Amino acid sequence: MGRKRTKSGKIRLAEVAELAGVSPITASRFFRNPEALSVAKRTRVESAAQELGYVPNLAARALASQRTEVIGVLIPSLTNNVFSDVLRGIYDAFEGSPYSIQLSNTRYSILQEEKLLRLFLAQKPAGLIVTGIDQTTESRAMLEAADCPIVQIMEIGPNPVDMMIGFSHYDAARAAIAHLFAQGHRKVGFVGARMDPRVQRRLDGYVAAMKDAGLFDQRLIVTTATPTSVTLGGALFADLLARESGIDSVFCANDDLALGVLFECRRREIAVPEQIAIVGFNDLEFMASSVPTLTSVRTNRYEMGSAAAAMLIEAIEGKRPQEPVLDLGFTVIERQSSQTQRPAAGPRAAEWAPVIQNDSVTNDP
Amino acid sequence: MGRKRTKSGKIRLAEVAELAGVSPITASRFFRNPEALSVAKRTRVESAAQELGYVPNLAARALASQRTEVIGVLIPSLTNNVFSDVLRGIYDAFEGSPYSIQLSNTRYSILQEEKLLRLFLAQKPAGLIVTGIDQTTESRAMLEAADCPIVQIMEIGPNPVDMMIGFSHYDAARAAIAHLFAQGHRKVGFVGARMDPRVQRRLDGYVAAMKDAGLFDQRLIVTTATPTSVTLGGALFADLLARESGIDSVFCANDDLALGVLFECRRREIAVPEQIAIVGFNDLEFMASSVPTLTSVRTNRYEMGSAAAAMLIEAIEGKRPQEPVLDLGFTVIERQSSQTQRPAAGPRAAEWAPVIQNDSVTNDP
DNA sequence: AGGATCGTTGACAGCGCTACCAGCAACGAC
DNA sequence: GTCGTTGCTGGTAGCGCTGTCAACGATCCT
Repeated sequence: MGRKRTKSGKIRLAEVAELAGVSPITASRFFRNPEALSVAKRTRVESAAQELGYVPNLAARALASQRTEVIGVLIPSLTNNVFSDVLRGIYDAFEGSPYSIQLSNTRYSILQEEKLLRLFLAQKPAGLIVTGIDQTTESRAMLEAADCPIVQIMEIGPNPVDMMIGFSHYDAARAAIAHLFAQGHRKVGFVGARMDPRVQRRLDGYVAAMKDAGLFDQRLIVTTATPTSVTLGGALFADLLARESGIDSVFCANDDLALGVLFECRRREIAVPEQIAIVGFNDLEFMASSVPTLTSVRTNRYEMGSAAAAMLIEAIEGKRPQEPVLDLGFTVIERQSSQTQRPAAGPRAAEWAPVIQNDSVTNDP
Repeated sequence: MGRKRTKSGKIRLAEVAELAGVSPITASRFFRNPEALSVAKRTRVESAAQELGYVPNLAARALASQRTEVIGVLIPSLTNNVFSDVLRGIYDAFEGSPYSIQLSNTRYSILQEEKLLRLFLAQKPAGLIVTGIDQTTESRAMLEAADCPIVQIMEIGPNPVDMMIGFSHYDAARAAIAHLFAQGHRKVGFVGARMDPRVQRRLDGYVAAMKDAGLFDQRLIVTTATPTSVTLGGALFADLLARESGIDSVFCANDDLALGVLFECRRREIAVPEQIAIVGFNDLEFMASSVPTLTSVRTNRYEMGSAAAAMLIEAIEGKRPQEPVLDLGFTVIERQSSQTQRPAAGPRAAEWAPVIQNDSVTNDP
């Protein structure tokens, strides 16, 4: 009769064990904790598995062990460049690990997030990555009751559910405005779209900075719930100009908007930065190569994803980090669009030096 | 004793069945094929499940039924805007369905793709979406032996494994060049990065068009294996200018490169389109709002994803499409950057009309 | 020498669900 | 009246793997 096989002809653990001359449970251990086997059996099982081309049945494993190797990831948007960078960090960090990622899109809705969370938690994930700190109370309760590690990403705040990694959007916005003040600007406009919680906190930072300087004016703020785009940046800036005159600079809640503002300036023949200074947010790649180059607040998106994944893996394996909250910070990258004393050739050349960057395979842009 | 429960306190199907006063198997059927139950039992099971907050255990289901509701998706990059649009289409189309998406990144490596494919197929997915038509022979064999529907996306070609949805990159490039010819351009440069199979086919289309017109010159082509970026577009264009003079137009293999070329022109004070015409590829959002607006080849990326998902669902449910190959086509969107007779106010206004677009939630940008 | 400890191995009993087949009532065709 | 036929329901027997516990020889300690 030879080896029994399942209908589909699939190789089971039992076949591997038989070929290796060990019990199924020993073969099973080989895949979970090879060190527990004697070297002799280890090699026997290994070569048997190799020979038969054995691939474990994850469903059976999950059922028997009462846990999965699924990491749930909840993000609000698949389009936003910001999230694709974070995702890349997450996927890269999990590569080679046994964990598989289950990605879901909340579409910026905390109700949708709650629904997805319920779905995820029912499958007992090994870990969870959620975006932001603004969950519904119901979601919050579920997260706190969950018996798996959880990382909140994108921003930091009080009362982490478990672990948290991000930076202060409020402080980042304040730093951007401080830079504009340092360059002598006073009438700073704010252009924002989508207005999700993080953009809202950037706005809060802007408002606080302006109020502290005694320069706050509601009419300098233009926002919309519409999803962001370059085109929208131009349109919102046009609204701002129509409403208020004498603006000397604009802080944009993201880089797409900043690029749109730049184009709108060009269209109206407004000199940047001489007449209007522009500062964006996130420091996407194109900011360094536009004309003029655009100042932005650099955020560590890829690192946020990979660090979140790394923390999660550590925590799953029982090695919780000392410090559950990790602030990745930000950097104001000062470029031509906001520099009143426009630098000569030097800086321009420096900014142009790394023309061919991002060439690493692991970083996969 | 009341209802027995599993250690973790989870509600099992047996509990639901007990509360509903039916056998477990009847309760099971309710979730898979409600029509098979009498109306009375159906409502009883439904309210029992509701009351207990029952959520099925997917691992047990997969193990017992020997199939999963997992859709494997293999894409070469998480960063590229092109794929994020496709992914959005896929995720949106699967939303509300029982299927869950398992996404993996091949990093433009067909060997990596083969490895991932092996992994996926071992878990008997319900369906598979793979990128492109250039698989290893081993991958090809696995795909053909797979007993689930498969959709190849991003391009079309001969011999689909199963279903196929995309467009001809070769034809699209030829159309772009034809447009430049029609505008009176002759010395058309080509700028390409990453040079994956689809970019290669765009190059092939360019080469064929140039040869047909008797204008082909190897020195007009600049490519690199480096991943694409705006900065890189400028750098490659600079290379092209340094090597060859008299170029009157540039066809860029994607929009990022085109934007980089535009900035480089601005930096060098080259008038666009008067001195150099620019055509990009994909028609990303910013192409319509740059100054000047940039001509591009529009591709239906979101539709590609959603149509692939729709085809897959149909096929899984036994309704295979008549025509397994779907050509989504492309459109050359002519804008200022390639129009020799620059239009007056009219067209510009038209291009500016939909400043606030993409506002739908389902389209989630 | 006797007992304790360690490293290694195996038997058993499910995990929660569904495929398969059998059963049963109600109905109609012959 | 017998034989399907249809519609619905339930029993049995696993799916492939792992948690738990026990057993074993080898080594170590007192």
